Amino acid sequence: MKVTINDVAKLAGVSMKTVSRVINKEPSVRKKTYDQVMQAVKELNYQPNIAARNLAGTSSFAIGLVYDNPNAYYVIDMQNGVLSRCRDEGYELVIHPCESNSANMAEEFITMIKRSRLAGLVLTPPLSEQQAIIDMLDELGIHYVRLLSGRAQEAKNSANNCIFVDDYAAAYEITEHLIQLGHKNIAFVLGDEEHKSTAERLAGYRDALKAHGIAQDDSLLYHGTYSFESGVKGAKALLADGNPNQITAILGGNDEVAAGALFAARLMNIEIPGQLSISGFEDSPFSRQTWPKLTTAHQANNIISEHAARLLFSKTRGHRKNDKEVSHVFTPSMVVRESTGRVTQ
Amino acid sequence: MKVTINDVAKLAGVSMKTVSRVINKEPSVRKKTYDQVMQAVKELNYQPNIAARNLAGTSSFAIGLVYDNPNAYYVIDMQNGVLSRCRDEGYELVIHPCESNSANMAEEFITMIKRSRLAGLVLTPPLSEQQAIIDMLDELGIHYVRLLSGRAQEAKNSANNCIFVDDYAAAYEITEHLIQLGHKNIAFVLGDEEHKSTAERLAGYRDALKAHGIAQDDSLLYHGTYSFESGVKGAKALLADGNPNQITAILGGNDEVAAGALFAARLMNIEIPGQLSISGFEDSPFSRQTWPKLTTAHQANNIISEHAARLLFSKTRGHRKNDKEVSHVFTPSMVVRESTGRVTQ
DNA sequence: TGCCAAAATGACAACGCTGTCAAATTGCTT
DNA sequence: AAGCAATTTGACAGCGTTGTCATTTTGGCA
Repeated sequence: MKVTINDVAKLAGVSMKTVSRVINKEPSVRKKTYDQVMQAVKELNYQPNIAARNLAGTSSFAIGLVYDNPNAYYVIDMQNGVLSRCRDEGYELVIHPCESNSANMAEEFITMIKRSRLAGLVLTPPLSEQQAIIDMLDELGIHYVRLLSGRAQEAKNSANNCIFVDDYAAAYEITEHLIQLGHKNIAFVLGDEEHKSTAERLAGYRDALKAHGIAQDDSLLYHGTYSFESGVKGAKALLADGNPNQITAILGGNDEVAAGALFAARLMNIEIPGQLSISGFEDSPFSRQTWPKLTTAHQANNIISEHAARLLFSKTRGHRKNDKEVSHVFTPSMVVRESTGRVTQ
Repeated sequence: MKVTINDVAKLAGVSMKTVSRVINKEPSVRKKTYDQVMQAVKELNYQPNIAARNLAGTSSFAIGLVYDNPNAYYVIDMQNGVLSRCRDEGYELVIHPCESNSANMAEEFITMIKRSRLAGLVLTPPLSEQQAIIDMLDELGIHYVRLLSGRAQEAKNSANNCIFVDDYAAAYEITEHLIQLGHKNIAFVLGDEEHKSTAERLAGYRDALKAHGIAQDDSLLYHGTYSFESGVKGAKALLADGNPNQITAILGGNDEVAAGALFAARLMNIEIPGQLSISGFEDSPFSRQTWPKLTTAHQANNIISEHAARLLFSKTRGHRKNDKEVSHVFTPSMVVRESTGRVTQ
């Protein structure tokens, strides 16, 4: 019933250890031997026992995905991306949702890592951006890959364990798009302050305005969070009657925020995009489930997370050095839909 | 650095095996001994090595969560519920998204189970409803708990490994709510045919109509899927000019569908709830992010899934029989929001 | 052909825990 | 106080793999 490494060894006419070498892709196995073993593996449909590998080896065959994010779409994409690589590599995925500001977070975190003796961690924002966590992991000597908001330049200088999403470029592009549609009073409902993406998107927005000679006005900024509700609140505040600016466009911190802003605009009987253009970020399903559909910046989270997992695995044993996986920058690309239009005077 | 069961044993002045008994809550340990051991465990902050336990024991310390569901909110809730129990029990959670109709699904499925030697499985719809899968698991002697759409009566007759959600009752209640608001031509955009929830919700709807002496009309049914897009399509079809019925209310198969229907109504310049009432199911965040917010039936998926995990663990070793966990029926409760209103003639 | 370093393979002891079964201890009962 | 069953504890052998180190085989070169 249960096929062990010994059965394979016997059938292939080699020692247990040689089979181990083959399945772990270690060097120093003759081609002929390799084939024999693989043949036997297939014949017996051998599945290495994860528990035994974990116990005997120096690190386990599992990685962790750590997140503190209320956005279900985001989390699922992350999971699926990482999971697909895990399957290919024969690793397990341990998901670890947590609350980054809870008192015993660090403690739970460590417990989890130690218990599972994880081979590595994929960290998503905002945890990937907390220096305390990074320091802790470094100290413990734990492999990890960070998903971060950042630009190409940063990537070059960074340690080789980061995956960047260039939110700056995305914001720049979207802002420019709005400017080219004739918008001048472009408001921005920002996401959580502690997310680096918020600062990056704001910077992109500002630089685009500057590049086109449009003066900045901080009263056009609303400091909120990455939530639908915040989008509603932000838009209401910005569009309130008393506001002296003639806002003709709103950037939402992400699609949820943008959807919220759109919602608020509708409550105020404002036509989209006739009277007001709205744009989001991320191209989550949200952006396709509003009416009109949102202009946004496409960000393939499943691919990004898969890449992160790939990078993490490249730091693990059993991987040739010629798999030269390095830090990488993903740049979201703008998707123009129906929520943005030419400004009408 | 690494604390093993031997360290604890030494400190507590007992044998390794006794420590094992304590941490596994096995009977036959004197109170005094138990306390000594627990004291040592705390003192050393001992974390049992999962891999070793898995290897030595008869089953592993991990359970699987199997799903084939595009609804991110649903999946996340399920995960979190199961995960919270896993943490309490010291188990790991292996998530297993899959495509129920893919050719090699069963194969992958088995591979996963065997590799991880899972202690059990939590199955969500629609997989939990596929007899072929149930048979396979029974044959392999694998523990599992099913999440199903069903009613109290069914629960009594069922094997003791099912958690039911009474979609029938929910649909009945919502339909009655609409009837009481004066609606007579109530349309229904149904979800995927292969989901039992679809049949259950339809039955509840039908029985409510019957109970109130309202004739049924199959032209008021739209057979779709559990997606936003389907809701859009369905509502468009139902509300098309050519339709002779004066539909005043639409039931969405779930909140996504309802949101889609709402979207479609908006495109057709139909006022909600003035001209048309719309209701969903599940009370997902969706239902709070439309305008107006959706009337729906609250279904606490995280609690439901936690209960499922609890039931599964009760079938696992190390659990007293007096933890009398049995099949359970959850009945969603209606949440009236702004998308349903009195019919205006 | 013979020699030697390099490459390939194997023997065997961990890894940290649980299951089995035997031994020691307890607490009744007489 | 002795005897006995029930309870509690412990010794020890795996579980299926990998890491270490010893051994064998290979292939190149004199």
